[in-house]
Amino acid sequence: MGVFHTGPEWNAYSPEQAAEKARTGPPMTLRLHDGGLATVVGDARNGKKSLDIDERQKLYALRKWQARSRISEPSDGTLTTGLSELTKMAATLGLPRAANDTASILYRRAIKKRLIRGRSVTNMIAAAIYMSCRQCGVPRTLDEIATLAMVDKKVLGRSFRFLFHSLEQFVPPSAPRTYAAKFANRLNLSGKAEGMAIRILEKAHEMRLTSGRGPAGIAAASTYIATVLTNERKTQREIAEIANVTEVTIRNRYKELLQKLMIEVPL
DNA sequence: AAGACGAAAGTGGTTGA
DNA sequence: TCAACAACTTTCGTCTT
Repeated sequence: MGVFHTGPEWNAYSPEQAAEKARTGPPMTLRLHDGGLATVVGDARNGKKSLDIDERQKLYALRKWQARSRISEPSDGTLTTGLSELTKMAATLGLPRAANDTASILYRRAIKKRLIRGRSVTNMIAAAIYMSCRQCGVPRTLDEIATLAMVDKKVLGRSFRFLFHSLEQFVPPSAPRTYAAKFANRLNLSGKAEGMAIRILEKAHEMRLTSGRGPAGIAAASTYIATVLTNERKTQREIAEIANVTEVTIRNRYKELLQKLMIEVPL
């Protein structure tokens, strides 16, 4: 089965990294509400030292007309403020460009379909961002986004599901391996340990051990196993903290994985 | 003393009659 | 609309290192 990798070729596991890795600068197309398509009419001095009054007035009128036309349709105002709020939110979440752009597209489509009527703009934006993260394989949980965007988790979940159903959009469930990579990074594990955690996850996936389980829990468990096997031991508590699951959950997944995958751990 | 283990009861969300 | 259900949490007592 082909899974499209629509995300960036790099991953950001923290806001700082995203800032480092993101290639910024023009063209900013999707983030400007008119896609940067509008021709900007310069001011009246434009090259020449002076223009006669007639030309000046023509240019002035043109500029005025154009300024108005850029924010013309009634829905366009919410689009503009929405997109700038979206970009702000994406920045505090440390999202890579691709995720930001994808979220913009989703938000635009939501507006076109009149889905934001009577709903909280902030919430719909957060939902679009969450959706885009899953689409781009960026490891951000619903909780993380809810916390950082300062919206209620329950409402965000509802908004997301609403978007998910309304825009008929293919959104893969978030893959545990992206979380494993994130955890390994935050725990300063070696590449060897990280690779091992990911291999464990792939094995687990083959054996259908992952469906129905929270991705973060499984990823945390395989990360824990990897630290034991490579002698880079971290406590369950440390990992639990980073993964935002409890030690008990790690233990439960860990027990299953050891048993089903027949991994031997040193005593 | 700190970490790992696991039983038992509780929480919030999904599902299906 | 409600009850059953699964995943996960909280709490806490007991082993292990």
